[in-house]
Amino acid sequence: MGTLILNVDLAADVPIYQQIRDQIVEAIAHGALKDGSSLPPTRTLAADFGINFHTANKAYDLLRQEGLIRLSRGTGAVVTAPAANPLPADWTGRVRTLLAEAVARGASAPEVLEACRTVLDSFNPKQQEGTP
Amino acid sequence: MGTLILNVDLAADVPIYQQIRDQIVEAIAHGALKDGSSLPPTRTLAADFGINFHTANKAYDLLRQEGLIRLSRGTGAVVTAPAANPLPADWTGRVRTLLAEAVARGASAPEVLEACRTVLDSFNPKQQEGTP
Amino acid sequence: MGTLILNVDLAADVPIYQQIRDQIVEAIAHGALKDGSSLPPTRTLAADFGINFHTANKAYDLLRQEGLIRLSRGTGAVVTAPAANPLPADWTGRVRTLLAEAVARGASAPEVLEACRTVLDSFNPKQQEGTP
Amino acid sequence: MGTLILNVDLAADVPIYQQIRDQIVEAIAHGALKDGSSLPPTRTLAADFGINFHTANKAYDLLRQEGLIRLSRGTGAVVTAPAANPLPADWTGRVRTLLAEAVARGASAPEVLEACRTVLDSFNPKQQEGTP
DNA sequence: GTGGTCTAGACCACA
DNA sequence: GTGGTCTAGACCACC
Repeated sequence: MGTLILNVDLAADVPIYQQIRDQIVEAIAHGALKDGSSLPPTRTLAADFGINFHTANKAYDLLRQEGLIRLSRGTGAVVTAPAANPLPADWTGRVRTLLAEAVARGASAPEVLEACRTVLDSFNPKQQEGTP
Repeated sequence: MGTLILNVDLAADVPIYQQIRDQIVEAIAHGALKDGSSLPPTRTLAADFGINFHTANKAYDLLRQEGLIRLSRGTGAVVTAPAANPLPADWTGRVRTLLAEAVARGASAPEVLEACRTVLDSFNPKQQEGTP
Repeated sequence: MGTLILNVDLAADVPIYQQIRDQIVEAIAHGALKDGSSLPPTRTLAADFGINFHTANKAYDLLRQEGLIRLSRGTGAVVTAPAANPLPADWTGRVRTLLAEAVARGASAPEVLEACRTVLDSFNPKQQEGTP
Repeated sequence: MGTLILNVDLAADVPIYQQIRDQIVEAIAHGALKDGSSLPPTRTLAADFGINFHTANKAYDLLRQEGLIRLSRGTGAVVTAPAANPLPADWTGRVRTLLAEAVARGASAPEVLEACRTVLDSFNPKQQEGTP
């Protein structure tokens, strides 16, 4: 528990560094990675997945550019507080494109909204507080 | 009314063929393009935007692969019924990644959900304020 | 005239990609590179200076992140309009550190200011308009 | 009054030893540290900020190489006279790069010069409004 | 033909 | 021991 679980698919059409970036973002959203959490060293991560360390490096650099992690030579990669970061300008546009795809295929608005709600709920770190 | 308005930004970092595909998808979701609507010939479209014919072609081919349009030599590109197309397998995953990005940056779940709702509402073609 | 002149020192302690970035920034400030100007292809530039194309690539990527150039796969690197880009937040801090170094070494404030003025004048693209 | 105030940000992307060096340089420019002023022992400084002793050491060594302080075993680190130090050869070049960055982003020359003037004024320790 | 991605391995800077 | 830089060469995506 608390260990970072990544799943890299080398055959996928989405770049490996993007997959790593995406999953770390999800881990932060999920609460599995909190402010101050350390990420595995790039070379360790690369070795674990049988990829080149430059690829892992690029994923970390992307996250650094987005302000989600902080990189220092001696201390490694550390998650930074998720609070002060505003949404990027094109975020709504990307959401629009993605949701349009569902609607264009015949999904109803409530249906799509429900899917979004389910995804968001899955990020909620509070696991059923009412189970006595 | 009903004319397709595309807006291609050659300076954007998203590929041109993707921009065309995205906007056609949004037009379908919006109702501006309905089942049976004709799309402009690729050569016309390419000429209009000063882009390569192959680029326009690629956008249409993408849409054909997604099952959203039908291409035939004589009749050109025609939008197909949106009801028959199931969501692609990775759609939820892409939504998950996109919403995670917002949450990781500190947005609250209701806030994100509201953004989705606004986007979905903007697709609704029926502004049926007076249908009792 | 109008050709981009770069000067790369492989023995310097400042990274090569930074040298390239700096000189392109100066060329833009100078007016030698204007909005819409094309930059040499990364591989060509790399070959010209006997460096690896990845190093040239990194310089271009830096400039892209700063919003000073635009990269597209087919069309190469193009300078973007210098107008809408706000100064980065830490710019004043960097100026402060640099000017403090001069003052700490005994330079007077007017002396330092004059040096700045000289540098800024050298960027001025208007070359002595009074030579008939 | 006269006590040296340092502000080390371990999260910043600029190296810690550089931050220390920069702030001491600014303190000298400011007049907070004068010729003959003693600097805190590196071990004290390291302990105060919870940083490695070698890191503090490196900052002092940098300043010694620049001729701004003098190190001796018994007396510790002492600021040396600011009048005797010429500007380093690359100083103008660094100013040029930094000011070019502002101009390339659309700032006007007077605007940039004014920023420099403001910074230089902030170094002026004599607010001698009443010395006739 | 352009930039982008990935791999492989060396050496350096920082803590 | 961490991340950063540079090199070298392969293959892919876009126009």
